Amino acid sequence: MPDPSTPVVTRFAPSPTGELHVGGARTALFAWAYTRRHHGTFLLRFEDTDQKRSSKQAEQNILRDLDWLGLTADNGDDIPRQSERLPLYDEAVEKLVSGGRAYEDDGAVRFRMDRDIAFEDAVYGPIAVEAKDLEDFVIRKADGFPTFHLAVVVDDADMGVTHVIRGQEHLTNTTKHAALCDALGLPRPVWCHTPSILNPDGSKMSKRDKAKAARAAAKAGGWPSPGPVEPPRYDAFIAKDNDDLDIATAIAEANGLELPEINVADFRRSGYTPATLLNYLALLGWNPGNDLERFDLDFLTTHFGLDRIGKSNSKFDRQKLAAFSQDDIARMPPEVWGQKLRAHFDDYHPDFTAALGEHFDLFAGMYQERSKTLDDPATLGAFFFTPPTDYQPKAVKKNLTKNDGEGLKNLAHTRDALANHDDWSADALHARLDALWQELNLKNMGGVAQPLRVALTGAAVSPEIGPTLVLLAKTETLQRIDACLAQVQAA
RNA sequence: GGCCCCUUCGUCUAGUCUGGUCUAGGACACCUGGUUUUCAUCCAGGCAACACGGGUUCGAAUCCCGUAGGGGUCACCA
Repeated sequence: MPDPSTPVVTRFAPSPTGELHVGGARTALFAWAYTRRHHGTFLLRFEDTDQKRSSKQAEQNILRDLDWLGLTADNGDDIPRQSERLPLYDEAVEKLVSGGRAYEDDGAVRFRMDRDIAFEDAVYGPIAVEAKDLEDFVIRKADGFPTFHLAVVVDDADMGVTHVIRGQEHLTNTTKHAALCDALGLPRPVWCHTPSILNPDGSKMSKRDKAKAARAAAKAGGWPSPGPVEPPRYDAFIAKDNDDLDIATAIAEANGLELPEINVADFRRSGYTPATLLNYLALLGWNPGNDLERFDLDFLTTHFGLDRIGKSNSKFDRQKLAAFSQDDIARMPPEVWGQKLRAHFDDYHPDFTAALGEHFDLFAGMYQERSKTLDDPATLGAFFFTPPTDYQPKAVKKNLTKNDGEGLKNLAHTRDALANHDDWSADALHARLDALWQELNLKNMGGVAQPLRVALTGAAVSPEIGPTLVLLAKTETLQRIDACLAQVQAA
């Protein structure tokens, strides 16, 4: 155990074999928050001892996502890679071999697990395993690379890491690490294992889930082979012989399916802000000890502690995340919402931004209070650029054809009123329609607004009618009303 | 299967260490009602949990033992 007076040093040590997963993000968050709370140092390290699966691209992506989250490491550009530190591990291996604690085996080197091991975990408490339940394990592979177990122990000691905060899947491995520390004469760090994040069905949240969801969609859709994928690979995918992401994506597109968000980048694309994601993630397994749920990184910086991390796994609830997100969006000053929405649209919906042109702020304003994510306006507002081709039967009946076509008559009146109306501003349009329903002796504004919504959107839902008309512009508005009148009357 | 770990509303959880104030609190979801030109928002209310069985005790969600269920790990992956 490190001296309590020594400064805290933590690290986040992903293996660069893929995108940053939300589970990894939470681990990084916990380590980051703990470090900031104790004015320590938060380090990043790449565990690339698996030569085949590691890539520089993955490193870049992880860096990009950590940066987006705002979990910046203190070692900047000086990020250790295990592949570049081989002599350090060789030295440790030699020491263990010459001390009789490790031995050669088929070109690899194995460590002897011949004693009882006990350690204290900051979350799970005391853990003890007897020697008879332990097996010797490889510390250096035949390719000369250390295994993860040796590398972590050597690196953590070399980097002065005092607290190892990582996923619970390493809890059992920790007996190996403790034994290695002892045999090497290295100080044991404080180990802190965090519970896992699960899918709603209780399975572990993983990249595989995308392939699973795509397979289910393909099955439901009658297994149509999506165009861009060559049949042999597609068949292999369906047979679960591969989980290739590009196939999953192609299937999702062909079936209009959203693949489940798993990686930080997925949530970013879905339109969650880092603040919302981090808040939700922090609460998954940690809480401040009272009813407070909404907080930011500054709060964690002053309140986060290892002692309040729970022991049981938790299921990832997207609805609660969405609720947090909607709430965060609702509370943003309008100009902040506008900026964030624009940045998101620039990245993911550039055509939409271009089409909105000068009306972007108006558009942003009308969707702030009805969006759960930065991406919602793109789907909710899609009707602005694609006129309805058919009209929802229920909406038509309720708002147009019922009572002898009362709605259709009102829609025709509305068309005339708008055609003769020149001030195409939201306020003026609202005032005109407000006057119209009274002229027509209707019960309320719905009498004119609802038929109009059906004509403009194909369904009975839209934001406020004034701004909606402004965005659509006069010509398009009248065209859609005429098209609706013609199509519904003909039917 | 061996070993390790976990178990409070459907979900995330407070409460467990320091038994009584817990007829178990909050949040998301869900349901009902209200406001609203639709949707969303907002407001009011409601449903809903101590996995099970033994013990200890005047008293147990809280302590002990067992059972069941779940997760992890047993790779020259991390």
